[in-house]
Amino acid sequence: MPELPEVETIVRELRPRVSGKTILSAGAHPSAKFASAAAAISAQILSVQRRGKYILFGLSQGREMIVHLGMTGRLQLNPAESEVDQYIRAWWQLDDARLELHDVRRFGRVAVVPTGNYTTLPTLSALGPEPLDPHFSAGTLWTATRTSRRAIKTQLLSQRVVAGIGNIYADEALWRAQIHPAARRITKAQAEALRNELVEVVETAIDHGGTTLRDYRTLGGTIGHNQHHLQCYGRAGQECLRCGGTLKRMVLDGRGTTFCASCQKR
DNA sequence: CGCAGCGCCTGAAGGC
DNA sequence: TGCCTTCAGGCGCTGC
Repeated sequence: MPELPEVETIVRELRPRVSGKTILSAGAHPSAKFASAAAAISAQILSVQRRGKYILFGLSQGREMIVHLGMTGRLQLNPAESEVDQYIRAWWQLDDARLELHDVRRFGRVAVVPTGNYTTLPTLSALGPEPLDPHFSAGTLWTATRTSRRAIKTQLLSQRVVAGIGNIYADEALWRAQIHPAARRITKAQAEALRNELVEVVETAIDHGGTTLRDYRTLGGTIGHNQHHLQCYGRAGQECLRCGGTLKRMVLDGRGTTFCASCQKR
């Protein structure tokens, strides 16, 4: 599932390949989640940015195209004449290539909006700070979490406290910070540790080109390598690399969650 | 306004 | 072998 590091990896590859190109034609799956891809026809791509897990294409004519990859989405650039496979949910014809959104489970989404107008994308409009932004401090994290009584992991996944964190990196950061995923309040010291570990986990994953468990691929179709560096996610039943206990699995607010009951105390 | 609950999707994996 | 069930989960929407 593409989270911030995976989306960042894709955007870094995508930016030099499509910036300045004009969208000559486009098409999409009839679902409302993808149909607006065609609204980008005739626009020039001026910029490619990332916010959280959202890819933002700055377009000419005062428009902006937002692409979210959902669970199984991939962006790929193929030769203009190549065959379109059944899982391509949206495509944009550039002068020399075709940009495609491949998304088996259709959890992804495409929206074309007036630049900066995110009223139809509530999560994006309420998105928290980027973890790698200097403004994301222990203080802002503590302030953002202290008023809510939801589980800390649920708050991380909400995208409002910090942007771009999904199930993998939430489990990793909480394990590293030794905070129980179901904790309903954290101390200032824990907020400090959590901020530092979120930054560490995200930076490390970007360095490794993202985590490929099944679906994630870079723009060029290669896999990431961060799956070899995960210390908690997906390791339930195996030994805790810190205390030697056994990592446990629980379902927290509907999400599979791996943690160490011995060294992640509430 | 916050948030719990639900629906969206389909391939893979496990049970019988 | 093949059918059926369960599971994975980010986000938008609805309603309290």
